[in-house]
Amino acid sequence: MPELPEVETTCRGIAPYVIGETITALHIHQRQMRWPIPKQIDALKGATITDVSRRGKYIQLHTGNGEAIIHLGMSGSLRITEPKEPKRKHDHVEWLMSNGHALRLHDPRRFGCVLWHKAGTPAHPLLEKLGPEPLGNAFTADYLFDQTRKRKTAIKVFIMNSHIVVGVGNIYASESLFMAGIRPGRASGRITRNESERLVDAIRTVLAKSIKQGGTTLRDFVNSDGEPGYFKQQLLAYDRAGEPCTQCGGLIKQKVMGQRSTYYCSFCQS
DNA sequence: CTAAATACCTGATGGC
DNA sequence: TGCCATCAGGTATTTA
Repeated sequence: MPELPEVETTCRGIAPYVIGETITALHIHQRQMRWPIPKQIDALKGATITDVSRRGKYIQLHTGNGEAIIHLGMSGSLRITEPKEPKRKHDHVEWLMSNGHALRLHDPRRFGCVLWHKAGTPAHPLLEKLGPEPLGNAFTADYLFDQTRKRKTAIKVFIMNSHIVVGVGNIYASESLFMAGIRPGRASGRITRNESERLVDAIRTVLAKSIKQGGTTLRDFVNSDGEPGYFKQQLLAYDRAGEPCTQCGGLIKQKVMGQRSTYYCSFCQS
């Protein structure tokens, strides 16, 4: 579900309601997520949230003791609600804030996680080896070109590897490659320097545009207000199998790569 | 080391 | 209506 634009939208949405607030209560209804929610998460009780940040698709709630690390997996969402609002099925965690609002984690598939990183300890292993932020200065054509050398993996699978670059999921991988005119099945090592530049530009452009639209809602993504994102209307390749290509009018093809549906135009992408 | 398969989990959908 | 197979926005871990 949530890729970088959806996670960014969520962060921006919850920030005004939680920064500067003290956590008055923490309710865990379901501990079993991707990994069990650790006991140390209780360090949040009584702590004040000083900042909300994002690293890749991980959301961090910072306090003086350390930070909670939240991942939304495939089906997760974080919403600001009123504490009295009835708990829905799959509302696994609830944080009560000193301003009277509640933050709730809803995640039917439970591929997400809530972890704790204590202040002053070495970087969390999950975040330690992540690649650069796609919208940051370190993600350049030179970097991508260099990383792809001698790699045989399909370029689509490659850019979805968070150790290479974070935040590019299944939707935006197809969209970026369409925009860059590169076939998703191309061996990474065969991508030229010029194509590398087009791909970096495309990834940055598509992610930035989607953030402006509040992300993509395919079926169940909602932002912190419970509202969908509107980027779906601007998808050029993803989920458009059999529909005409916006560039050439040919039909968009669908193919499974790395166990994930992949969409492309065989005329416009080479 | 790389590359591909596997695992985690629920819900929606479509065929019979 | 019910049952079964398939698919879904992620990614760490296991296997080859």
